[in-house]
Amino acid sequence: MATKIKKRELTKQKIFKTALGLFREQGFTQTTMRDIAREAGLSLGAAYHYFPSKDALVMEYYQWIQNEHENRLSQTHDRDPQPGLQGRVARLLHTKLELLKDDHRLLTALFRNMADPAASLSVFSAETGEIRARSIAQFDELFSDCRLDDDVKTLLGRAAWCAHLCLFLFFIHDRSDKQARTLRLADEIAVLTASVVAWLSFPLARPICTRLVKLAKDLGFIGERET
Amino acid sequence: MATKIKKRELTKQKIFKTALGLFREQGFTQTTMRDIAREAGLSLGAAYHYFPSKDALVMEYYQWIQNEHENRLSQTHDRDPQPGLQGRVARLLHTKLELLKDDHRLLTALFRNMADPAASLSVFSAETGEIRARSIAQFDELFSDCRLDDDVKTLLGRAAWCAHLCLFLFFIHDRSDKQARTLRLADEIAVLTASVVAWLSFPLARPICTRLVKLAKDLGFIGERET
DNA sequence: GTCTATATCTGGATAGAC
DNA sequence: GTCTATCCAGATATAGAC
Repeated sequence: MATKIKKRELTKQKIFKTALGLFREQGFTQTTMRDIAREAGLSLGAAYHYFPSKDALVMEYYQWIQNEHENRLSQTHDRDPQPGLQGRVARLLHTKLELLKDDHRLLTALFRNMADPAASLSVFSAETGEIRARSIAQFDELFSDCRLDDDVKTLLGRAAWCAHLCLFLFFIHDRSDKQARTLRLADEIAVLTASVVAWLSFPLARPICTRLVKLAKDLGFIGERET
Repeated sequence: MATKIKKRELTKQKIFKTALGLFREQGFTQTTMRDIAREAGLSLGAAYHYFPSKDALVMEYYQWIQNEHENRLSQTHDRDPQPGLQGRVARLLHTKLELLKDDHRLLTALFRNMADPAASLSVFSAETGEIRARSIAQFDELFSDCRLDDDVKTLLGRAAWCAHLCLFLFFIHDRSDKQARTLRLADEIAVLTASVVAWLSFPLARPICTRLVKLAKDLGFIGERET
């Protein structure tokens, strides 16, 4: 009976991989569920049996990316345990960019629901809550050893996560050779992050910190709810 | 023959207004072209004759919003010609929020293409270039009398325009009473903008300015191309 | 439980007759 | 310029093979 579970998982993987390939080749909207089913050697019904919607494939992709990124990040972590804040930010962003470098069109499919509060496939939705939490946790960890209030750290984690969304929005539109511009932006974000932390660590910056934390709480940016 | 043009324009307006109403009532995706045609008293084909796609209706909306916002802004301008930078930013954002206050779902339809470089209906597309230029010009005007380099002003205009996109992304997800949170954020953006300009006006901030301008040019953020 | 085959529905978009 | 008929694709449903 272990083989049965295996088989199910195998078929599912097959559909998923086929879909990914087609999405990468010809884009998300251009690829039909019929294409995917045919290419995977299954009937349309079977494809829908495993993935109840086309969006479900993107959801799976989102999940897969997060897993893969966590793995890769921990691998590079072993090589250079403490490169300083700027280096850690750059590493986090670069590993993710490397992972997604051929997936402009898939990211487009993922980001298309960003502004739809009703969409389950949105980086802000309840359904993606667990993935989002893990992603934000990666950013939180960047600031874990900073000498700052917990609230400020939480805010920084969220802010950095948002910045990373913007980075990927930029990436999607970036047509420069080897995404040179996106890499440049990532590096600059790393520098900026380190600078901001340095500034906020000054005693003089206290009032600014409390003001920002207050704002973030009022907006629900940190605290009960996000977005 | 003037009446013919009139009639065409009238029918077009009729479809547009009907569509807007339905989009506001039941959302963009929930509203079908068949709904719109029926409600407007036309056949499906006729509706498509005037608007080649459902997106074209949103494009018309985008255009309409920009026109209306320019009008309203110039009206409030007459009442209080020079309220200072912070006040001007707040006014620009508030008038637009007021204009769009019932249009969460329409904005969702507009923003859904933001991450699709191939979509003509994207705030970054070539097709929306003219509207975008006019919108950015409104932000550029905010900084026209600041004592800063032209490049820095251009950058500030773009940055403020991007911030306003983020504001509207926040707005779309904002479920607080009367969008209190969005208004709070708008005010904070106004304060922040004024602070940033004040800081950048210090002679000490020169290196930062040149660095930021350099970055923006490298990214194509200002100069030949945007995004 | 896994899968095929097929029919059907819905809604965006198009073609062609009038 | 308007309508009907049609296509296409996402999604659902059903009946049955293994």
